[in-house]
Amino acid sequence: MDAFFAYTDTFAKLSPEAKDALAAVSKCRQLPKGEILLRPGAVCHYIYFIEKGLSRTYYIKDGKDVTDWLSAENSFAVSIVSFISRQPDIRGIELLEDSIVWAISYQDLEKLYAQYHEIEHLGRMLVSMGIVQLQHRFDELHFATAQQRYETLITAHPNVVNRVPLVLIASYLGITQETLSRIRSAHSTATKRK
Amino acid sequence: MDAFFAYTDTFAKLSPEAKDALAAVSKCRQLPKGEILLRPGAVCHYIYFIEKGLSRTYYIKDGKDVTDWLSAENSFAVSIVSFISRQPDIRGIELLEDSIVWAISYQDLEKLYAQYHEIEHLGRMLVSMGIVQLQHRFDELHFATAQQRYETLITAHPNVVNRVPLVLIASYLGITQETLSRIRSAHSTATKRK
DNA sequence: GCTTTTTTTTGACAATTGTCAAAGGATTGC
DNA sequence: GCAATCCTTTGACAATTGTCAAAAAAAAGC
Repeated sequence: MDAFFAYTDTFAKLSPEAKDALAAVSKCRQLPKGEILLRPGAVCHYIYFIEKGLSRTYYIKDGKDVTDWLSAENSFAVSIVSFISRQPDIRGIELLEDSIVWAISYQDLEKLYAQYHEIEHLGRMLVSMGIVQLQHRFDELHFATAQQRYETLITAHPNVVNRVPLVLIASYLGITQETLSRIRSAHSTATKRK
Repeated sequence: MDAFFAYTDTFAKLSPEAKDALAAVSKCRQLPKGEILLRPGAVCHYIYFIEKGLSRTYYIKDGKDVTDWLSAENSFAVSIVSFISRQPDIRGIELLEDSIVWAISYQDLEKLYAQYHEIEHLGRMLVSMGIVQLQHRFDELHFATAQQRYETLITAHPNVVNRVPLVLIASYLGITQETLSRIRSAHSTATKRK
């Protein structure tokens, strides 16, 4: 759990007791690429902290695979709407690389929230970080061209882009793989020219 | 504060003491249409609960006015990224109707969060609701056509659509007012035909 | 190393949406 | 009631992005 607490310490430090309580309900799992963390259509009962590796949250819309979110090291993978609302959701989660993840169940987390004010505080901070991230992602989609979105992404997360097939990046950006391919070729000639 | 607590009670009931503490830091303001609740470029120090009326959160992107969010009765108006991160943001908030709002400052809220576990719980629930709403809005933008987005909106919030100039609805949906106008005329002939 | 599969690129064309300009309508303020 | 302002619609055309089909390139499996 070192990586987990190193991360959470940056915005909410916990007492040793609270850390112990959290550690006690966290299960570490080492899983291969391709593993399904959440089946599409199911209720999301776990939140996963990615210590090593990479996952994607996705869903099928009109027969097409849409990548909704990518989670690399030191971030969380969860179907957030399902996890919060306790309702099934079309979103699924799968691993794109061999990974080491920490899983915490909704029920265990709720118990800890009720029991430890400081863990509830951590939870509030985590959701708050989440909403800030989602808002940034939303803003990009709202009124930026496909090219602007791609450039923002490679600037902000170059490592993730290079670890993931472009088809997934395309749907993450809300465009087709063909359009992304064209943006990239235009972009690379523009870069070379300099 | 009756409307406020009637709303929050639906997902987090507070003790009388906690309600009193919250009420003590909440300021009620009756303000006219056009009033600026938050200046663009400033840090958002207040979260507003709309008891009556309507507000919009907006920003200027490439010289164009973009409506980011609409808040009607029994919902919150806030520049969420700025409020959480304590950084200035391009977003501003203005009233679209004469309104009655309750304002709570960030500092007061933080104090109450630290003081009352149950208010921190309420805060976590509020952000959680917020992230669910934002995710739904995001999903629509991600892979739906302009027409699908418009139809979802009039189905989900017909009252808001009718109270707001279409220019604002258009940018809320991520399209131009001309496109929205065309969608509407196509839509109304389609509806009449039935 | 070679085959198979997956991923990425390219081409031709279609659909959607945006841009610019102008004209109607509706509302507001006096 | 009328002028001024704001809001909405319409038209012509351009730009962006999507769709379908196929080829090229890269990666994976044996």
